Order: sequence, then structure tokens, then C-alpha cells
Amino acid sequence: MSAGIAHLIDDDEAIRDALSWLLRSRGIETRSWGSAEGFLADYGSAMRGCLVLDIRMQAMSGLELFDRLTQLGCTMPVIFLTGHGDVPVAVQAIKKGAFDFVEKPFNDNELADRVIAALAADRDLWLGRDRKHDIETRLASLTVREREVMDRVLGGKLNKVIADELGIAMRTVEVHRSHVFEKMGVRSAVDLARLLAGGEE
Amino acid sequence: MSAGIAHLIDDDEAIRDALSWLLRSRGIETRSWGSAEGFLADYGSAMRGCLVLDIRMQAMSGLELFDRLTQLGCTMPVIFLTGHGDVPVAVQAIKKGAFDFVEKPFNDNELADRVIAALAADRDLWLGRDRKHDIETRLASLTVREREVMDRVLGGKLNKVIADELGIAMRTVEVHRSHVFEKMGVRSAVDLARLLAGGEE
DNA sequence: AACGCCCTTGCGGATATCCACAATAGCGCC
DNA sequence: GGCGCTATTGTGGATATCCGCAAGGGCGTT
Repeated sequence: MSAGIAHLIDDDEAIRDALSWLLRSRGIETRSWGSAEGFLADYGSAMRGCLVLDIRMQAMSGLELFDRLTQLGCTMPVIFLTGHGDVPVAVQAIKKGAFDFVEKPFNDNELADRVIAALAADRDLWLGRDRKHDIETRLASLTVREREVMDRVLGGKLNKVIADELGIAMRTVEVHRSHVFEKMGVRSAVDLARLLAGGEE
Repeated sequence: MSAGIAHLIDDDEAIRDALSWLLRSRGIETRSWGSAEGFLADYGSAMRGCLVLDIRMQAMSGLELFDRLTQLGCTMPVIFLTGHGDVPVAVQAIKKGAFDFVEKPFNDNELADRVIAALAADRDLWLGRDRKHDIETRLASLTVREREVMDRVLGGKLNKVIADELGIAMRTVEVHRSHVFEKMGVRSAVDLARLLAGGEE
């Protein structure tokens, strides 16, 4: 499998081609667009990889595209390409959460390394997202009562105490507790605590 | 108690005074230095608060001071003051982990707000550090055996299983387990798991 | 009405945990 | 040698947890 896909957006065809050649020689798939508008039209939330984005372009600027993508919930890491006159804009970009940026003319190896880092960041993000999504799905499958019991189990409380607090019999708590473990896919309260501590915040 | 201390470093006395007046009017203590060297001489690792640092100064620049402080293990948030000609340097600063930066001439309210945010960040950092330090101290007080038992308890294993794995009697495991709880200041395996999951990584 | 889902509870037994009391043993230190 | 710390184990009892078996009620859907 490939190292990931780099989406190149620059209105200078020569640069797109140079980037494309450089990255492909490092085993990175590439796709190119000549304008921010063009990329936006093709963008979908399932898109994976990273962006290499010229910050200065005709019509819609790279920064503007970045803002729109952010609004669309896009989380792909973005590497901006900047001329050294565009630096104030680059500052904005970084503060807004751009992954990195490089000044033109760029050093080939350096840029490729950063793209690779960006692709790795995207993968990590999705790994974390998958795990979190799985946990959320499991949590959503709990009934209200089960959730109440789980919260108290996580508080380290004994079944007896939980029963008192909820005004139900201990046996009932045990049943809920066991359902919680089953639904959450764990076999002990310890595992549950680690699952939730590791997958949230 | 005060909102925190802002350390002002700028070779322009007029700016130092203006900053100092502004911040004090917002309840923030200030201390001023006219040079990076002067601040470095006074710096100690116990220093708390944040820095407001002119990025362009005689002799040692703000960025250079920032690098040295980082090497010294200083984690105070740094807000850089930059003229708009210094922007490329500001970019470097942000990439190196500066907390924020503002361009001169600055808007009073905006700058004060950022200083307040920086002070809050410093407090949070120390809160986290204190908790982590406390946990590490407790962990260090565990004997080797206790640690071995704890690791397995966190794995959700039953005392019986742990006893088998370590080749000792269940009773011994129980003793270690109880010591671990006592030393770590928790009363159940669940609490322990949450303590370690929340304080590490 | 019948079915499914959830909440509820009781009984009883197999396991596990928690702990006080008690004891043996190695190791380093004064 | 005595003292303290750590590791080790045993006995026995009070609690807790884990679970299958059994069963009643509420609620919404078909």
C-alpha cells in the first residue's frame, strides 16, 4: 500500500509537475488541481491524505480554501507553499492550525519529508478517530440505566452503594453492570476505565 | 492572589512602561528587563508566569533568548512583540512553540487578553506537572514486586492468575496489591487505572 | 393479544476480594 | 546481634462479585 495521497493545489503548472514528480519518486501518490475552486468541487469528507497548497493563487487564495475546508470539517494536514513576501499570511495559516509550511523555492528533500510527516499525521488522526468512534457507538448502545450504573462503577463504587444511590436492588445493579461490560467489550471494571480514559479527552 | 506575573523584556523603555501600566491595570503583576541578557541573568527554573518579549532587540534577539530558555527547560508561555517587518522571524518563533505573538503597534485589550491566556496556560501546565510529579513519586515508592503486581492488576487480571504468573501464593499477591493501593492513594483498581490513565501519556 | 426490550428482583452457589492475626526468611545498617 | 524493610505464606472469616435460573411489570410495535 502507498504512503498516502498528497493533493497538490497550485496555479503554476510547472510547480505542480515538479512536486508530483518529486513526491512520486518517494512513493507518494499525488493528485493535482490548478485552482482552489477546482479542489473544492472535488472535495469529499472521505478524502484522505494531505494537502500541499500554494498560499497565493488567483481568485481564491490558499488561506481562503483552508478556511472553507476547515468549515467543512476537513482535517487533512495542510502544508502551505509561500513566497517569502507572503509570510504574514503564512503566520495566519499556522495560527489557524496549518500543519506546516515551506517557503519557495523549497528544498526537495525537506518538502518530501514534511509531506511524509503530514501523511503520517493524517493516518494517526484516523486511527484515533476510528477507535473513538467505536467507543462512542458502544456507549450509545447503553440504556440510560446502564449508563448510570457504569458512571458509578467508574467512580470505584461498590455495587451495594450504587444500589442505594439508584434506589434499586443489588442484583439489578449486577445485571446492568454485566450488560455494560458486555456491550463495551471489556471483562472488568479496570479494562473499562482504561478504555474510556484512553479514548476520550 | 494575583492573576500571575508577566515578565516584560524590551529594550524600549517607553514600551515597557506602557505594557506595565496596561497589565497592572488588569490585575497582572509585571517585571521589566531592558535586555535579553538581563533577563537570562535573573532567570530561574522556579519562575512562573509568562513572557512578553520583543523579538527584535540589541545584542541578543528575542528569538535567541527564547531558544536559550527552551534549552534551560523553561516552559513559560512566550508572547512575542514584532514589528511588521520582523514577520519571518515571528513565523520561526511560532513553529518553535511560542505561545502567541502580536504585532506592534498592538491593541491594548487584545494584548492584555493574550497575556491573561498565557498566564492561564502556565497555571494549567503547572497543575498538570504537580499531579504528574505526585504520581511519579508514588510510583517510585513501589517496590519491584509491587510494581509487577500492579501492572497485572491494571491488565485486569485476577489475583489467582497474577499469582501463577509470578510463581507466588495468592495471599502474597493480595498483600502487594493492598500495598500498591495504599501507596498510590487509591481504594480500588478502577481508581488506580483512572489515575494512571489520566496522569500519563 | 403476542412479541421484544428494558427494568426489576430473589435465590443460591461458585469465586474473589479484603483483612486481621501470625509467622519465616533474606538483606543492609548501626 | 538487633532493627527495619521486603518478600513470602498460611488460616479463617467477613464481604463482594459473578452468574444461571426464574419471574413479574411496563411500554411500544406489529
